[in-house]
Amino acid sequence: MAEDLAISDVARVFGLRTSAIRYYEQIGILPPPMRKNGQRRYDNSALFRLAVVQRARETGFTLEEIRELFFGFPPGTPPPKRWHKLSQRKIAELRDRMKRLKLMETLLKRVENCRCDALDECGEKILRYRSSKILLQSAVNSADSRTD
Amino acid sequence: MAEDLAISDVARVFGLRTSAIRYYEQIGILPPPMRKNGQRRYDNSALFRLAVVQRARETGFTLEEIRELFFGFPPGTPPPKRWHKLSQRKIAELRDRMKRLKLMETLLKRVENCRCDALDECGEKILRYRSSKILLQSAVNSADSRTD
DNA sequence: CTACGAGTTCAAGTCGACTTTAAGTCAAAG
DNA sequence: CTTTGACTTAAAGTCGACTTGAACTCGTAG
Repeated sequence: MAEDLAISDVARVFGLRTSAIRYYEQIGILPPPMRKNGQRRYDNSALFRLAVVQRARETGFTLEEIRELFFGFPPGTPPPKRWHKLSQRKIAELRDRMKRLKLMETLLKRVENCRCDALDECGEKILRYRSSKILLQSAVNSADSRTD
Repeated sequence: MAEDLAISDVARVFGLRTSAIRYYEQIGILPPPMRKNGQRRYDNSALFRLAVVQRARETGFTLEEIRELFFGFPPGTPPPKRWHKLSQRKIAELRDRMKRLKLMETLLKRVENCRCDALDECGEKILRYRSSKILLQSAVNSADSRTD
């Protein structure tokens, strides 16, 4: 059976640069592997851990959150509880981001059918900014009360 | 009517820091305003321009893209054409990002109902990584052909 | 006159996730 | 023995969008 992959093999297998793997070790989300002649050798457990890290990254967790997953709970906290807690937060976050993206898309679609002449006017008209009118008015008022 | 807002007024009105406004000027997306005693004074056209910049930011354009909008086309290119071109790209980008977010959400929802014991096993099981098995196997093979 | 607050400049710092660079080590191949 | 190629380290660089800091100038109030 397989043992002891070199860092370049691990990198190839996971589609990472070797520098990324060393970086993960450096920030503590990968345990320091054993060495042969001073070079890192990775066994299956390390690959397993790395697979989890990578999957978590793809799923939207930051490296900081991944570290939190591993070390941010009282020892003995069951894994599902850990994953659960972080997922809760992350799902809420994703919902927010999706809302924003949808709003952006709506605005962008308006841009597709415009006929304006001036660049700023075009942008203003298309992206129709109700509140900006209010703001501009407040700018105006604020300036009125200035004396120079 | 209103003229000549100081930079702090503009900042307040748009919810920006003064440093951000200077920065926009520095990178060329806001034209240098006139000065009074060496201090910037903004007229309505500047506010208008800033409103457009800010709205474009909210809509997902980067500052680089906003600059492209203003200066990246042959002079005389009609605004709708400019906005249109950038919007096309951006909409495609947004679609991609939404897809990714949806995938993340799906994966995260799986996490919510887990009962695993080991942290890595839990992650692996939940985030069920079909391809990682293939990859691990390839890792194994690659290691088998090593001799140390 | 002095202090104050708000403005000015330019350079450097921040954040996250890495990458790049420089300088050095090591084992196998020629 | 020398070269080659892959590894090692620590430190610095990258990207975008700003922010922060240090040092300076203004006009106004007391």
